[in-house]
Amino acid sequence: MTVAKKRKPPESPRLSRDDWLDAAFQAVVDGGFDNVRVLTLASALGVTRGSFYWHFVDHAELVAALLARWRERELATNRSVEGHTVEDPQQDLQVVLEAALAHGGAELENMRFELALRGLGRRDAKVAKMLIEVDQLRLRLFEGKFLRLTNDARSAADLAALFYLAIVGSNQALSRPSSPPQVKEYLRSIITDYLIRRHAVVPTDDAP
Amino acid sequence: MTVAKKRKPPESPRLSRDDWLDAAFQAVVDGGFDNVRVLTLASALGVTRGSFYWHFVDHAELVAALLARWRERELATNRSVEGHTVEDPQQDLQVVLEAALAHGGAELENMRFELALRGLGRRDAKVAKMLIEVDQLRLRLFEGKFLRLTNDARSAADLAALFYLAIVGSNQALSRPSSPPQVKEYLRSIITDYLIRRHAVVPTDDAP
DNA sequence: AGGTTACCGTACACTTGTGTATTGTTGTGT
DNA sequence: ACACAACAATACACAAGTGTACGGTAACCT
Repeated sequence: MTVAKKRKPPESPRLSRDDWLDAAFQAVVDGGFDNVRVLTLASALGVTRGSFYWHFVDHAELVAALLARWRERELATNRSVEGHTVEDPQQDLQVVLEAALAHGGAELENMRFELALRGLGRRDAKVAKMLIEVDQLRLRLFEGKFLRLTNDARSAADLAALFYLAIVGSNQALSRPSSPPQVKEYLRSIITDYLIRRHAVVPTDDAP
Repeated sequence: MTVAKKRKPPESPRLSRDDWLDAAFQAVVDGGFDNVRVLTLASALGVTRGSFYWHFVDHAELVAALLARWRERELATNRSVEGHTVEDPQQDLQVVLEAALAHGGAELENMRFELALRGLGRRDAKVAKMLIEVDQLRLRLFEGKFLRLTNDARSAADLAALFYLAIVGSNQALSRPSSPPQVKEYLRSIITDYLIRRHAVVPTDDAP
């Protein structure tokens, strides 16, 4: 069997720094950043706070590390999405829109984390700055995809902003928690109907 | 001079229940619902907590009253907007979109309050329900206005949802706090360009 | 085998928050 | 003028949270 030199089994007796970060992430997901408290995390992890202050000097350091981890992952997925481009521009756009509209499972947690993050960004300038950074990255991504469809820079920028903001909004409004994501399905249909069918004056050469 | 029978001067020596609600509103605006603390409000109002517990039995009652007041006002403005309809359908839509995109002054505070409210709604089912109630009211309003333009129910519903969600999203993403509202101006331009100019197959009879 | 190192528990000091009880103070009607 | 109600201060009890110091235990290296 594999030697498992360093920690990786999720139910290890001793905890790692990442275990605390995971717990903090979960706390943010279902209660916002004001819900990440050392005591709560400790009891959720089955240890006392003595452990925490060995891994982190501070409560602030925990939050900072959590933010940094989120940013890194976000930048990474952005780069990764920019990597594989589907040849069909229409399908290429669909892929990225679908990814942005994803809801269930881990994506739900990521969505809730991001919403909590935006809440924090309203109180913390550095967080706000970080959010703008990734928002603009994603917007550029959208723009690029739309540009392959319309071939008009102005239209692409407009449509990208419109749909990106609508997707962000759909995470916020009109969506009951833990119910079939009606609003997202709705947006999905708008995307296919309005965009692909009506607007696309795309120089496609493989349409049926 | 006016007799000022009952309290109204903002710098009255004694406080009213509404003064506490106003202070709580302000606390929510610049710190979220976790920021409304009796001690903080008291010192902001220049009194001690002894006053608070005369006006409210509880911290919970304060929050509940604040929510109720917001809901009432929201329903009222909705009714009021539905009241005056401009004859020109295009201008009629513009008016309500402009109102939704308003940003400066008191509208900024209302926006921030609503965002905090949505944060609370993620933890409190009753708040979530209330938010869906007013979201749907506003959506219907949008739908009605769009319907006067397109005369197509499906299109009107789609456009209303798309733009409403985009507006909600624009309160959240890509907007630095306390800077010229670039994103909103952007959305505004999209509205005029895309909607009014391109989509409108409106049966207008008074166009120049 | 024994000693470090890594991790965790425990106990204490401190801060900030709520809520209650009780005692002032001030305004207003008659 | 003075009584009573409306409002506010003070003092206390309590809970929950952070941070620190230190003592205990388990894993691993040699």
